[in-house]
Amino acid sequence: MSKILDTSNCKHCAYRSWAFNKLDQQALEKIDSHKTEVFYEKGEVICTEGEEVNSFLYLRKGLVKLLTTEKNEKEHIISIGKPLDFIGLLSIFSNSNHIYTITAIEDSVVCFVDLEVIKGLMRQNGKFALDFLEKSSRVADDVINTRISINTKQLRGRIAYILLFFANHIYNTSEYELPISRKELAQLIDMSTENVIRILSEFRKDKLIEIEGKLIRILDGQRLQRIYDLG
Amino acid sequence: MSKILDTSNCKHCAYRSWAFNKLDQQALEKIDSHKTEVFYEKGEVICTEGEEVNSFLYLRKGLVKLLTTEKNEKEHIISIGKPLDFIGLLSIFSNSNHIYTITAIEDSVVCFVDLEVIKGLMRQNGKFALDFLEKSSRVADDVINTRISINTKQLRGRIAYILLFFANHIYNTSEYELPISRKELAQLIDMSTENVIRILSEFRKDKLIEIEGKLIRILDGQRLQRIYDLG
DNA sequence: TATCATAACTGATATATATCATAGGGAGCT
DNA sequence: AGCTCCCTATGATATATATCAGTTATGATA
Repeated sequence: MSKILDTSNCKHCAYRSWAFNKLDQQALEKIDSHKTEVFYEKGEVICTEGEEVNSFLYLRKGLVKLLTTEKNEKEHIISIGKPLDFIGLLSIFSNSNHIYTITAIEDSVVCFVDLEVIKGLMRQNGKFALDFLEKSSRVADDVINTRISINTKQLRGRIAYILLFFANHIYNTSEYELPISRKELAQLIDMSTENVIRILSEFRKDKLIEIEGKLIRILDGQRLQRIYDLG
Repeated sequence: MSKILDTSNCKHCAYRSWAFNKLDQQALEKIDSHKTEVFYEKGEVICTEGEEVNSFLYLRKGLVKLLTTEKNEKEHIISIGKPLDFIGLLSIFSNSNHIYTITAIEDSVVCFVDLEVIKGLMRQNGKFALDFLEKSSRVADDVINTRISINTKQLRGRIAYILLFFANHIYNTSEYELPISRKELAQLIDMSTENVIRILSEFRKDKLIEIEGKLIRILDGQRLQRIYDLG
């Protein structure tokens, strides 16, 4: 079950020195007094598509997925959020309701800061606002570029991409526990579950990776990269 | 050929009252004195992938395409920019070099404002910065959502989407001149040129549209919408 | 006007990918 | 223990889409 955490340790939060480095002591204290830190177990929903947005939220620990449900009922995973990511993406500034559902795919800690407080600080402090704009732009660009490069590649290239993504951007190691099922992988890189499984098996037979359930061990990252590059 | 225009008519620019409505007279004059307005003929390149970013740019008249060239040499169109769009997208804030090439697909007028001037105004004026963040967030969201919904649909749905896109979002009429070739349509909605042509022909045979070269006349928008919705 | 290049188009075929069918394995539940 | 559900897995088949080949328009240029 999710539970609200004691927030007395905010002063040493890495996020603070990253995203809030343009704020003075007084502003930081204001944020501290308008925030809540919540622990979520793997699988729990953090916020739901359609819900009113009233917090700015960032991930302190764990891993989350952003997903959307199209009219045709199929779930699509937009992106994976990692610690220090501003997981609501930009939509919380343009939209009064969440356009994505966010779910913990590992035990996670999320900070909720009152959105009006953040906006108020931005209005007062243009440097903070600009700094935030620059940082969040990078996130938005990443999502766009990732979508394009996934969709212009065929299945082997997509699987190569996602394996390297977890190795290089999430876990920083060539051996890791996949945080999501094969079905979710499929939703993330736009392919059928069966083909995700099939191509993982091919890669195993080709000695590119080893698989033990959710455990992935990358044996030949360079060749994987080449498969991705070639499409 | 492109040519620099006289900019004496800035005071009545629609963009100004849209994007710059949080700025005072002095700030507006500063922008005026650091901007250049340039006319581009259809087909001319406005900025190139890799080039250094030193301007904030918005479209006053015409229509442009944003494209990127993947490693595999294929061009992909990211989005179509229309008047009042902030055509550099967010990347100009996160990246010191352009990540897209922008080309006029109709005779166009583009305003270049010194980016440092804009950033300076944002630092001074948090309300302006936040307002801009909210507006540009919407653009980024649109691009992301469009990419996802295109890629989760099959060919007929994609063609239906793009036909309705030009009708509803660009020209606001059910009869219009397509500003791009079939090949460019294909690059925009991720399919082969032949299939773009084929499905346009199917739609013509099905009495959904009429086609005369680049002229499109939508006969049954509701049915097109249904084709899009169903995928 | 003739010529060339490129775009639009169509049919036939190959390929990529999804879907269907089936089965074993593991987790949670009674 | 047995049951049920979902995940993983694999093969066979159907379908969607791209590619290849060839034809007809269209527009630019000399």
